Parts: sequence; structure tokens; C-alpha cells
Amino acid sequence: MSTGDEKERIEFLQGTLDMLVLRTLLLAPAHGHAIAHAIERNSDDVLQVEQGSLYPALHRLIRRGWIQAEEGLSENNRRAKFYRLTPKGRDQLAIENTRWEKFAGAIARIMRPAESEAD
Amino acid sequence: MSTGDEKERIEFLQGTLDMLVLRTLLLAPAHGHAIAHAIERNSDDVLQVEQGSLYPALHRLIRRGWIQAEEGLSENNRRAKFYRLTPKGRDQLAIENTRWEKFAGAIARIMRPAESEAD
DNA sequence: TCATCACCAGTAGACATTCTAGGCGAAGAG
DNA sequence: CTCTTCGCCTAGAATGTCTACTGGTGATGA
Repeated sequence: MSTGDEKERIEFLQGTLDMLVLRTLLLAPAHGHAIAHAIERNSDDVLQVEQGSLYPALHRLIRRGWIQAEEGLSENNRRAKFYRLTPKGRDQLAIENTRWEKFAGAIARIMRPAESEAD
Repeated sequence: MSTGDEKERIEFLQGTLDMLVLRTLLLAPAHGHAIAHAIERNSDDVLQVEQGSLYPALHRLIRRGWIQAEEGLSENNRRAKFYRLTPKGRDQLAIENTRWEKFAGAIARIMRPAESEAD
């Protein structure tokens, strides 16, 4: 996953993709393409999900029992794998969400006092 | 860098350590140990900086010209390398700060509607 | 004086995740 | 029939972190 700046494509934030995928599947089952597009759209195109990151992530999530795949037909009448959140996946999403907020909060505490505390 | 939960040590957020180090050195030059402790303290011990992550990061930052090292004596009268932010490093910090906020904002947009939009 | 501890710097190797850069099969359009 | 688009997938490289060390040197106290 990278951010979508003009040309400053940055590799960023290892480990958040799983959370984002789980979050997306909380709304409804979806196939790979749709998941990627949903994440991109919902982030106002700040995040870009590469296929080479997405599919390994999906398989990882399956291995861990957090999602499951079902064969189906896409909106465009093509064969597609629909991924669905499992109960374990739902729990995991809650865990990762908490963890993220804790982490982001910690970063904020370090970065924030910049203006006032600078010596 | 990992979060400091009781036993759920998580590997988290590749790439943020550099930003945190730069931010810490914005306040004042410091040696490795001091940088690590400052990050841990300022994050209320949520973040833990491992030496095996810190020193490679420091050397990386030097290679990129964002910080520079000077030999000196620590508060405990021990030989230590004091790392100082360079002008380039200051610019870089601004870049990374912006990037982080953009990224965290994007994550938030995806994660937020959880409560209201859940089907 | 000698042992021990805390402080400070550093490295090697494993590991996980991401990215680049492809490939492949099938539906639909012309 | 050909071309494009959709959807799934993988190999290999790059990156950054973690675990688990090594090593040197002040300070402390027996």
C-alpha cells in the first residue's frame, strides 16, 4: 500500500493493510478488486492498494481464519472470489482498531508538542 | 519499535521510527539511549524503541544527511555520540509529518464510519 | 585492587510486509 | 477473431524491524 501523492509514492505503514481489508469486509463481502477500490475511494484516493500487496494479504487473512472465500460471480458477470469476514475476523478487527488508535495516539503525543515545546 | 502492552508486543509501523527520531532531535541533540528513552517517555510508554532498530535507523538517517553525529560525553560521564538534526533533516521532518497526518487521516476516514455504517 | 553493574554503541540473521513487474483465463465489444 | 477489461495470482527484490548477541568503559563497593 502506498499513498497517492503525485509522484512521491511512499511505502508506508506495514501492517495496516490487513486492518483496512477487515474493515472493508465488515460492511459486506467483496472480491479483491472491489476491496481495493473501496479502500482507495474511502480514503479519498490517498491510499493505493497494489495487487501484489492485496492478494498476499488476503491469503494471509484466510490462513489466520479471519476471512473466508467463496466462489461467485461479480457485478460484471465474471468469476470472482468473494471474501467474507469470519467471527474471528470481527474480533481481530476490534483488536487492530484499538491497537491502531493507541499507536496513532502515541505518535501524536510525540509529534504534537512541536510548536509549544521547542526549545 | 513495538507497542508496550503487557505481552502483546506487536511489530508495528515500519517507517515511523525515523520520523520520531527526527522529531526528538528537533528539541535538542541527544545520544542513542537518550533518544530511545525520550520516545518511550513522551509516548507514555506505549512505544518501545529497541536498540536493534534504533541504531540502524540512526545510521540510515546519517547516510541520508538528515542528522549528524558528534562525539561527546553523556550526563553520566560516558563516551556517547550526540546526534544533531541537520537543516535537511528539519525539512525531512516536515515532509514526514505532513505525510503522516495525511496517512493517519486516510486511515481514520476508512475506520471511522464503523459505528454508524455497520450493516 | 578487583568484581560487578549500568550505560552506550553496535552487528548479524531472521522475519514480515510491501512493491515491481509480470502471467493467465474468461467475458464482452467491435 | 481480436482486443480490452476484469479478476486472480506469483516471483523476486527491497526495506525496516526484532531478537540476541558482542564489546568497551565509568562508577561503585567490598
